[in-house]
Amino acid sequence: MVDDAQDRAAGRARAREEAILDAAATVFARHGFHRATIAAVAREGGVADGTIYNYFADKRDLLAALMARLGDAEGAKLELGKRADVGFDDLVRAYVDQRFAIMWSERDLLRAVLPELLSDPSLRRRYFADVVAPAQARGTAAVNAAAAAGQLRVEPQHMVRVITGAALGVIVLGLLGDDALEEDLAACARATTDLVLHGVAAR
Amino acid sequence: MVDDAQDRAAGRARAREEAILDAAATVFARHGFHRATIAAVAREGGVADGTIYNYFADKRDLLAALMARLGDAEGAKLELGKRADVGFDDLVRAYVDQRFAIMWSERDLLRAVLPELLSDPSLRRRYFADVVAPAQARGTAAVNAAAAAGQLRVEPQHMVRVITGAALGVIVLGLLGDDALEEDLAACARATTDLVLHGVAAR
Amino acid sequence: MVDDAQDRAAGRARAREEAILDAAATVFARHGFHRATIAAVAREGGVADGTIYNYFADKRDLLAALMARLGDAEGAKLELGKRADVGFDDLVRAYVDQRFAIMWSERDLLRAVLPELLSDPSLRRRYFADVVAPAQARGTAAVNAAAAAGQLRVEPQHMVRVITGAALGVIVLGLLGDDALEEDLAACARATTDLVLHGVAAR
Amino acid sequence: MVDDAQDRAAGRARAREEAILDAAATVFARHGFHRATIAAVAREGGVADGTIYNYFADKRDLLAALMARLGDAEGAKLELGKRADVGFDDLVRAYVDQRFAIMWSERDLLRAVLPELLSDPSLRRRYFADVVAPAQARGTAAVNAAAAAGQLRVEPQHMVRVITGAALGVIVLGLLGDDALEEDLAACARATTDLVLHGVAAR
DNA sequence: AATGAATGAGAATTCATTCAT
DNA sequence: TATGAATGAATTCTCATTCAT
Repeated sequence: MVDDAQDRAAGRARAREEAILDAAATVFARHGFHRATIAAVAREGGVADGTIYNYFADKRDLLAALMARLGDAEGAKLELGKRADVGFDDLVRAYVDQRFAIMWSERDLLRAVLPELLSDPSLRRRYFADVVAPAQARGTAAVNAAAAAGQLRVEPQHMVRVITGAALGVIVLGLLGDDALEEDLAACARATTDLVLHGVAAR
Repeated sequence: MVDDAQDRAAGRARAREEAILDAAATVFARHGFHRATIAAVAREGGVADGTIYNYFADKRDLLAALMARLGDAEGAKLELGKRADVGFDDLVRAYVDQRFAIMWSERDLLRAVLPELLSDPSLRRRYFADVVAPAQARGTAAVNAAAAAGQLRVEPQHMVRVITGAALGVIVLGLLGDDALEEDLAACARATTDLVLHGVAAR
Repeated sequence: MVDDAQDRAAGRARAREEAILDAAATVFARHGFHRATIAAVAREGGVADGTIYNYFADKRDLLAALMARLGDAEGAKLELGKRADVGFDDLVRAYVDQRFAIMWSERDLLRAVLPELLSDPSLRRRYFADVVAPAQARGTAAVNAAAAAGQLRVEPQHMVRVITGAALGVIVLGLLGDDALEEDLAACARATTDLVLHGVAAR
Repeated sequence: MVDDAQDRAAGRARAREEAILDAAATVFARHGFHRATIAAVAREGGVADGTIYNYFADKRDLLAALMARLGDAEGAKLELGKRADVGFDDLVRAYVDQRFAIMWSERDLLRAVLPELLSDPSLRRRYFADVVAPAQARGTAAVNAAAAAGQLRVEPQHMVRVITGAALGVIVLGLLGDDALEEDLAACARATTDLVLHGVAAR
């Protein structure tokens, strides 16, 4: 019974934490991290200003938690690497599609987090070490495994960098106002995959 | 004589404006736009706080001026479209190389400007309309012209988007902490060009 | 119990608002609105600078609140119009006495508010419409009622204007440094009433 | 010849000083002393900011000079006291008319100066000692002289205070937004004189 | 004597964070 | 634990004044 009560309390607490994070994502995305105020996050989340500090150390910690969320969301892409029976093309296609889907669905979060990642060195280092580097390592491994047979035109590391970069860059163009993403995300993803797989050269 | 004095004064003014902009680029890049203070820019630029307001309306105007600078710098890439004798491959190669060179050389500026571009809608619209859209239009025209003969796998617009995005994305990875850019920019550019031209498919 | 707590909180809030207003009246009167700083008001009121902004939108709002206070204080003069049995002389005498008493007791407030009223058009229009015009209208009505029988030398509107003006003007002389007001306010009021009632003509 | 040149230079200097003062009166009246900037005065007067400091010690000195101007303008009222053949009524009538005419014609100046007079103690003391007190003394003397024969209902000093105050007060009502002054100044002056001379009592 | 750019002290205002209830 | 008022450090921007030209 005591445990029950504790569980319920813990559950409520987790729900509240999520609510605050949702609110933070919304508000940060709306106005940018710095223009967003704790008061606005509190209002959006239906809690008092002070309550936020029961769950997060400070404003930056709120951002770090969002970053972690983004990292978790991206971690899902890993799945595909495990299936050994897919060809290289399928691998790339699946990877790019997933990147597009995830990043675009989380674009508000991305819009909130990316600017701080670019301008805060310590946050950047942490994010790169925790999220980007492992992802690239996994990608490199997958490329090595899948393409072991054939000969690659470029080093696996560069290849992963460019594929990742292409997806990221097209998404950033979307964040910058390129309406094509909004209008037909799938077409953009397909175009990216096509280029990545076969290049621009005329048929 | 009066003209002389005026010329000298105007020259001094222009030099000072440049000095302030340089300082702003440095300081904004170091700490991010919001964490950077006018006092820090003034110190860096060797002027008094108030002097900055003789040249720029407010802190945001300083950012807009930096944005314009970046736009001017990118305008230079246009050059290549004029030579009719180059093949499609050469065109792409030159374009990507230039993008890499320019964006990376201006990476401090980019690090200062991009975050605000992502989080300030009005700034974003202006930048997209003034810089990105025209560049993509020029790119599309160039692609159309150069590749009129052959058949393209993807629509020119998408092609330009992905090429532009790939370059931008790899640079952003660099801004996020990918040391490979720092270590060998040319190799990164070459890898990007290779992928863009021929795809990842094994030889 | 909850209500109790809320009541206490509301009471504390009202008390604090009053304290801030008192402090503002003191400080504004001492140095004038513009020379007065929010920091000085805060110090005088025993609160932090930021606290003032929990109660008032900005410095000007503080002034507007003082203006409203002054208007409320003056509203009290209305009392006399209600007694139908007083003669015209009694009415004027009571009116002038009240004006003197109120304005002089609130002279710090007046000294704080009047200058801004003179130099800020929007504040002026608001104050004239909210306080002065209604007061003059009530006065005109009272004059019309009380003096319906006899014939008036001057139009009621002008009469009210001059009576009001005379009281205001003598008070302003006091604000400008005329020590007579300080020394014997009642005598000044009496002299004003005498003149207003019977004129200067020798007996 | 040297003297000639010096004279011309001195004349030009005096003209410039006047131009600056005119500009200051205009600008101070428009926005109030504190909101007015030296830059605005300079622009209005067609001179450079720095030039103003060749003629006036600082911003406050500009105000003091305007105050002196106002004092000079009021000094003209003195004239009437010298004619021995006028009756008491004529004296009062002429005095009030002159006060009205002068103060209303200089109302912009008054609007600029009065607020500072009310809120700056040192300026206030100086103005009261230099302008108001002498004027009241002259008034008292004139009353004594003119009314020596008859018996006065009120002390001469109070009488002067109330007459002066009535004129000032009605003008201040005008500054506060009472349109009657704007519409028919003469009628307001007449009403004031009537009241001051004969009181409000019905005929 | 005139200019107007540079100066920097000063003030209003914001907002992350704390803490008494 | 939740609350939200109080806090005061930090920052932007203004503008009177100075001074080299």
